[in-house]
Amino acid sequence: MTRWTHDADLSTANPMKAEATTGRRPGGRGAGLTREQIVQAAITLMDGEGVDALTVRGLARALDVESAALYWHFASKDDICRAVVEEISAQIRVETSARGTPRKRLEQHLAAIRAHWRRHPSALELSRRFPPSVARDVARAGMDLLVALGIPPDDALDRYRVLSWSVTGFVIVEQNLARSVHHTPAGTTGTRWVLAIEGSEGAPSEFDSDELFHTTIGLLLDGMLASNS
Amino acid sequence: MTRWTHDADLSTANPMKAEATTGRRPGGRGAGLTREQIVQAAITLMDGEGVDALTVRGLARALDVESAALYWHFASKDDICRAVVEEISAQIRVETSARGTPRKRLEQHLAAIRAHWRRHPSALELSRRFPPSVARDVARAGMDLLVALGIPPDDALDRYRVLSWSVTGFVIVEQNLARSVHHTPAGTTGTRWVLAIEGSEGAPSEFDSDELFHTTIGLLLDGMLASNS
DNA sequence: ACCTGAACACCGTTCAAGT
DNA sequence: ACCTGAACACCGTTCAAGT
Repeated sequence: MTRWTHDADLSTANPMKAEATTGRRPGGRGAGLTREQIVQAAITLMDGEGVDALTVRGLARALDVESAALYWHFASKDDICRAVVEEISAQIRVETSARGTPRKRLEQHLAAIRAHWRRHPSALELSRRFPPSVARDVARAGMDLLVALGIPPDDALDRYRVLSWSVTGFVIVEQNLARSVHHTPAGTTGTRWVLAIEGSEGAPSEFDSDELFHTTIGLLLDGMLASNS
Repeated sequence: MTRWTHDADLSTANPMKAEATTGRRPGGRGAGLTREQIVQAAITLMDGEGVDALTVRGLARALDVESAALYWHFASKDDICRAVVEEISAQIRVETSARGTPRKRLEQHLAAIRAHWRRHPSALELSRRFPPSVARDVARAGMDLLVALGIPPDDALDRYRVLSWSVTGFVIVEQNLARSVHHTPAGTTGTRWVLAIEGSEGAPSEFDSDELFHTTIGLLLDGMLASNS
């Protein structure tokens, strides 16, 4: 509802030197808040109680300050959310083992990205409203693997974009499953689902999202290699 | 925050016979609201002013009733949203021309699904929290095309699931682009984007989401045909 | 410079009371 | 059966005032 311009308001916030200027110890009341503390508290709150629990008032309570205090460090709640998503997405690590075929390593690379977002479902939810910037080193690593696979370097960026979008989209759809009235979880892995059929005919179909992910990526890579030869 | 059980509360709402019992004309004050009217008003409000404008109070104002009145017809705002998404997703039409190769027709089928959600961005946004049921006839048509393409009937469901997830995920990621600080629209088609690069090196990369969609689907189908031969 | 206290304009939801 | 009026417990945000 209230619209604010990104850059302008950000510059009003002074991030770093709270502790140096106030000289109060962190953690207590009047503790010299920092942006980092606020983001960290937001993540803990969000991971613990879900994204709906991430309110300005609740966050302030967790930090033992008044809610208005947060507005000195951040321009708005949206600004906080953006920082949270940026922080989580910066934590993506895709160290793939140097051994194995390029294809296997690329599959691991993409699986690692999916796994990261599955570990942070609340951040994934926030990422819809506040899309993060792609970590550059992650993209670089993925493109290198594509080249190692035999993709012409000029096509690598385009191909990686396809893969990246597919993974992101997949994880989002996968997360939505938990909210779906038509899907119910099955088994203990957290990846098996049964799809309720409303009509009378046909058995309820069951599937595993792990397998679905694997075949999706497999088909894309097969397609890339087929059209490349 | 308030959790309610789906089936139980739905049954308390009496959908149809408002007009018959009250005998008042629709449209004016005390107009014998129906669920359909409420859903329709919600869609118009949402399409016109965005999903954030879809509030219980605003919806009531548009219908010229008090907000509490809506709670006789629906159990909660979530319940309204679910009905809205269900309605929009039921409107998907994928009449593909009978002419053309199976592959071309399948591509049109999937493109039609993407186009439908692009026409209803607010509903797409809602669909994340309230995933709709897949229209059965749409899935049937798609699977038939896969069989016509040469996919064994036993694999058709699984393959179509891959395609369906990919399209849904793609459209969601595509929609997020508009909110991204790192992407800015280019051109007049609404599908061209330039990706801002924060470092100094490298030219800003540009791409067209139409093309990206086409190659993604193309690669998946190539992969299916390659692994099938 | 950094934070409090109090206010403002909103939310979704409930419920007695009307007709 | 269907809707109003008023209340309740929340939101995000602003701003003078404190230190």
